[in-house]
Amino acid sequence: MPVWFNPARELDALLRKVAPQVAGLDSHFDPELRPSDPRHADFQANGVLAAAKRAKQNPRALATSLLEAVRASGELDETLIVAEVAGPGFINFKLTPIALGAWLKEYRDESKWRAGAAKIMGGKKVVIDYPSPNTAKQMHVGHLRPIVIGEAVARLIEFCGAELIRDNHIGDWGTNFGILILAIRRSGFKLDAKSPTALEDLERLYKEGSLQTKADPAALDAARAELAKLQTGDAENLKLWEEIVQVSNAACQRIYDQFGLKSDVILGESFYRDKVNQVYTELQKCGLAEESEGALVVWDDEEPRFSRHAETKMPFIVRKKDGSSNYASTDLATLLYRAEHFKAEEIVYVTDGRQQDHFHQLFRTGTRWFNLSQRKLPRLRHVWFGTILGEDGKAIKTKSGDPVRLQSLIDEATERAYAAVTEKSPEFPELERRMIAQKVGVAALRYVDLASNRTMDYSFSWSKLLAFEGNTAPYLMYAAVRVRSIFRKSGIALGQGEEGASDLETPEEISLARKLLGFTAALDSALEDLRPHHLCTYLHELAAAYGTFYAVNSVNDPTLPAATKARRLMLCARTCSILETGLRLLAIEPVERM
RNA sequence: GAGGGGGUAGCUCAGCUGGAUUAGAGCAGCAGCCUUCUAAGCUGCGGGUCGCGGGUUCGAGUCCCGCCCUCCUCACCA
Repeated sequence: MPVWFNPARELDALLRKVAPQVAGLDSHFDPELRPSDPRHADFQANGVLAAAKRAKQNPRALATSLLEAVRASGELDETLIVAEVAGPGFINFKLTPIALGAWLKEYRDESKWRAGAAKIMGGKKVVIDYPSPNTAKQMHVGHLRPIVIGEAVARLIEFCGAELIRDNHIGDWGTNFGILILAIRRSGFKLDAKSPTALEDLERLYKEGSLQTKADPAALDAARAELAKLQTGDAENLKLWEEIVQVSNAACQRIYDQFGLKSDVILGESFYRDKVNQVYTELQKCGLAEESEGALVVWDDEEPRFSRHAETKMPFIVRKKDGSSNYASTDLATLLYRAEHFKAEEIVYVTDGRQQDHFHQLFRTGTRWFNLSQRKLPRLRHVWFGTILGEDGKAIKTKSGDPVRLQSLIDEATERAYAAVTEKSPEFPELERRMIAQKVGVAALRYVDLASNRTMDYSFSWSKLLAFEGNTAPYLMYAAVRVRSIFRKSGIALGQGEEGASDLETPEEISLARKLLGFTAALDSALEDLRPHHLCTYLHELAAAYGTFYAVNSVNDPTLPAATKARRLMLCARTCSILETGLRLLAIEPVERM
């Protein structure tokens, strides 16, 4: 019997296969196979309870018959998987230590897991849109989430075998630029892209301009007019715009470098400036778009909220009344470009949750447009995330005063990590301590953001983002480092020394092995809704199981029988590989020692 | 008003398509554990009427209905 990569899937198939042979069950029987509380079993089938009710049979008796049919099929090797009827009518399946050991021997490295996961996306062409910042000012904590979540989601998709294009769709063609240009005009400021303070200058000017437009509707109109001029090709505004974009992009790039973020293409809104006209004409030709109060809008009468009859009108405005484009225009043009130029079969947008209405409208309009023009629509997914709140419970960007800059956050994290590594390992060379600190610091920030469900809001807090203990990135990295240390001490390479490993014995060995087998399930759930926190939860549990094992089961004890040492080395090697693979999927770079 | 988040331990959060007489982590608190593989760690203790009220059924934090609280969005910002 081959070693099942995914025992739950195989058991599910087996139960479905034999079900028709049992009186009261048929080919539609769903075993409802679930992972179990480890105190009971590894997996359990709950489906008999529902089936027994439908067939008006005693659930325990039915479960017993089903189990007998499974045994009669001869396809369940009970030296590997022990099955029994339990409770009101569950069927429990427990992997024996022999089975756990066999799995660990068979599925030993990343290439095996990757091969298994690759079937999920199977070479599908996917475009992912992140982090797509839209302001010409310094990045602050509010910019953390699209970077961190976007990168993790991208890596998960890639791991599953997609052909992925990372597109940084920067917001460089909107009213924020009108505001900036106006502010620069009014202040008479001479922008110099090469000046070291260029970014700070822009930031200050934007803030001034923004205050003005909020206080004075006329100023907002003036800003819009500057944008309209820019969009119609005004040479002066275009020159100014180029300089602003240059300064802004350079600043963003410095942050991206520290987060290890690389885009395949950077096609911002401005890239589509000559592609929006096609959107206007096509939408009108299809009869989707019409004039309303001077703007070009799309009504969606199928959806009450976006219907022309809605109480609160919420049309999808694709062209403003002054003729300028907005994000609806450029997003539609972008959708078309990604479908035609990149042949995208799926597009993933990673943005703030406050844009959900926009994406609903975009997706619905896009669907109608593509249908009417006989185009094939890619699968569209909006991976949205909650807001980082300030201490006042309000979104960080609306907070009065300056939000914490992303760079100061990185610096502080790195500094604290440096202090920690210097305290714990003063013997490491200075340079190495600096490198470790950089990795650990950024990892800690990332992990906090990834560890909770992305749809949740959370409040900014230095102590939370810079924690190095408990369920944090340093804890996971530390677990991997302790494994590596064992191999270093015993002078063998990771993955070596496993020959002649005996069957798992101690409770700590067994529960660690069970956790290791849970990796694929964790990947599945993280991928399903593109929620990286499932992977974080799993990695933390794995590291904790290793911690328990590590404290009680020594590996390099010279009195240990060779076969025992071999099996423990195997557990260590698998733990290290899965931890490091998992961390890399979160874009956290593991270290050798810390 | 419409749509969408959220309400689970003092705090921050898990809890996947309902499942097993004790609802889980981490932090904070208390008590232990380093002459032996990195103590950024391990072990133990205390701590919860899962917002409220009904309902569905063998079984509900999870599903349905009603209500309360809170955050976000709602015509030319992105």
